[in-house]
Amino acid sequence: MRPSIKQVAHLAGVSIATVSRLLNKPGSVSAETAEKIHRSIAELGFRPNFTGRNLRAGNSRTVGVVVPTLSNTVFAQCLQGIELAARALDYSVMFTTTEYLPEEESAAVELLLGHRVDGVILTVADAGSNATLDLLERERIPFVLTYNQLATSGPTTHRASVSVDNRAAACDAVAHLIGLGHRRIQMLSGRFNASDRAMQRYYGYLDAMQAAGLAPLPAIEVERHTLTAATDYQQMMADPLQRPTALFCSNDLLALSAMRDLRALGLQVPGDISVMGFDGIPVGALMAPVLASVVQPSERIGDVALRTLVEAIERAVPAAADGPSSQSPQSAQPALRHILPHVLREGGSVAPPPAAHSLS
Amino acid sequence: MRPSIKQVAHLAGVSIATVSRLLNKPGSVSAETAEKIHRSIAELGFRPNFTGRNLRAGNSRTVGVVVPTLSNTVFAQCLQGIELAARALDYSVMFTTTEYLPEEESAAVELLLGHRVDGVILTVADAGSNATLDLLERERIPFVLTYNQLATSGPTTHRASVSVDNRAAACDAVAHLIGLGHRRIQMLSGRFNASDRAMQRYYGYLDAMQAAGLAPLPAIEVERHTLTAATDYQQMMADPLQRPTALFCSNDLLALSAMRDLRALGLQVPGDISVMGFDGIPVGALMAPVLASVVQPSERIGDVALRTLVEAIERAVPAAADGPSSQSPQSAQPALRHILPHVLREGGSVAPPPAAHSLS
DNA sequence: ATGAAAGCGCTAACAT
DNA sequence: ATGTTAGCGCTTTCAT
Repeated sequence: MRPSIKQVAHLAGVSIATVSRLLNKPGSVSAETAEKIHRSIAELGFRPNFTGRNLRAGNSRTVGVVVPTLSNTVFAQCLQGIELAARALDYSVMFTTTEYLPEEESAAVELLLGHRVDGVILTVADAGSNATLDLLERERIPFVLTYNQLATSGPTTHRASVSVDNRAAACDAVAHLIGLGHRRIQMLSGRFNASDRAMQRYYGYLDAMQAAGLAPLPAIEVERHTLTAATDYQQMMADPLQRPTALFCSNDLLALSAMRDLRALGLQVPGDISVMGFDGIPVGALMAPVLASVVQPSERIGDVALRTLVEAIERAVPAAADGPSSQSPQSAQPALRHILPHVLREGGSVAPPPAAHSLS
Repeated sequence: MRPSIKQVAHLAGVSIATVSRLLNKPGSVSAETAEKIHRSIAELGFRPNFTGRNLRAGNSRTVGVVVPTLSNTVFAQCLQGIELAARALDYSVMFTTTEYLPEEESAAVELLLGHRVDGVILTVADAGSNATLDLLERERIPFVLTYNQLATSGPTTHRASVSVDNRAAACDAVAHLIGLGHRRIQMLSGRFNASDRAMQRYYGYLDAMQAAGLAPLPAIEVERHTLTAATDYQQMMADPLQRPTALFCSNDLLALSAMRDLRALGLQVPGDISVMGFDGIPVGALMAPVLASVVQPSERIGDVALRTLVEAIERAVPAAADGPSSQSPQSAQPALRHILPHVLREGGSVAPPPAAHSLS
């Protein structure tokens, strides 16, 4: 076994309490005792065991993170933002993936709760009605949603989320296409039941179309990265009369896949058809043409989520030395539903519709 | 406080030992007692506390992961592979980032060791001489390197690593360019002191050039994603006579940035200059032209690394019920230096050199 | 099959 | 300023 506080105490000829004190508030130990202890620590290569500390303290200074996948850059960036902020605040990160399977969400959270994480950051398939979130709430574990955007009203307004305004952002994107002269705009989306964001973005599409007096089309839902399997998509693209002049995709990976498939069909982007994405993944800006997209600040989403979570955690366990004149034991809840600004990235993948269409 | 094994025992009218037994080997508890306990567990919503278990058992069934960044898809995919495999083997993952700063490596590992992870998977700046790895070894914590490729001989051959053969892979890539008729090939690389892989890939470049009797050029080292700052690069590209006909980049993000910059300079890829990457990030295959690259199986690297690590962990703490006739207490070390196969992805970013050059 | 009790490493009263 | 001690949740002898 590795050296414990006990061996250190023994070697330094003091009690374990003194060693513990030195580790926690060094001020309360005399200089020469501290000196002796430090030497023993160095000699033994002692490293405090968080497990012991956590068991005793009842908290772990660890947060759990649950995301659908790391294959999508968006979540990787978010996790990056979480980790950076966590390190700055002296928290550790334990993380899991769900592969977009709702049933994995609860298993993932169960595991994290077993480790006694102090809080959880997650992106779920559907935040609207979600047994996992209910569990977290019942167990009084602070949690913050990322990308999931909670409703403004309803029974869950007290929950925390960090996202862009998906509906408004999608509306902006589609309005941009309309402004360019597009009339026939098709939305391509990931499965709605795996992503409530996708649904919100479709509503944004509807908003923009209706505001312009255009006839919205039903969204085409596709499995991720496999457009070729969507036969309605294939048919639509094959017929020049039926074909939309612009595609609005619910995420950038989908947009990129769509562009690849369009090329395979012999179609030019944006010459024959424009493509707009959503997410604003960094590589999109390196390509030619640049992928037009709605840029979400993914790393910031992670950063804000972590800070919000830590705030909630430390509010739940009020800081010890708070003085008797502490203002309010149940201080007012800070803002919970964080809506971060999105930016429309214009890019060469979008242009006015081909002449034949703009005349019609 | 959350319900503990104690409350469960009390409610079920048994001792805590019996509850513990039911949780660990259910066979040793009578059916009716089990029934009672299960009811109590359900009623209280009891969930075993890993902290207590870990403290007692001296292991955590948790592995630590240290990667430079998650902004590079390569590491995100690797982490994805690690997490998947970990979940399959019932391990949890705690992870940290170093931002490519060698000094962060030791801090990250210190933190993980504080949490008493059972082992560590890491990608370091330089695996050749690395204080953090020495520490891990001194503390007898199993670890596996990813992407870092250990030397075949030397003082560290007993260490474990999972990677492609960087030098051979780079050589293949450059040989491919040479086969296409390129003579003047420039390597663009991330900082060697932040990535020993980059250095190994440069050696591969040298191998290929020398094998073809061509004059190798010194590599141009650039900060990640900011080619514009490299003045020697700018100068070289501006002069049509000095300009190479092909660029070999030590990673795909660099290759993509380079292509963007070349476009800004008015150069065509591959018309004026070919660009070859390294990593084989998935988006590279979605672009037009497709980014030619050396594909590393990043997710598999993570998968293999985790399985190798777990093997080492469970070898260190030999399984309890092993029987007295256990073959060898110190069984022979399995293969440690995993070299996974790479694949050369041909793509439109690479073509024969422009006519003027191929004549020379 | 079950219980009693010790102890993993640590912190926080409570003494002194 | 320092020591003594109880106990966080759990597993595991050792009895019964």
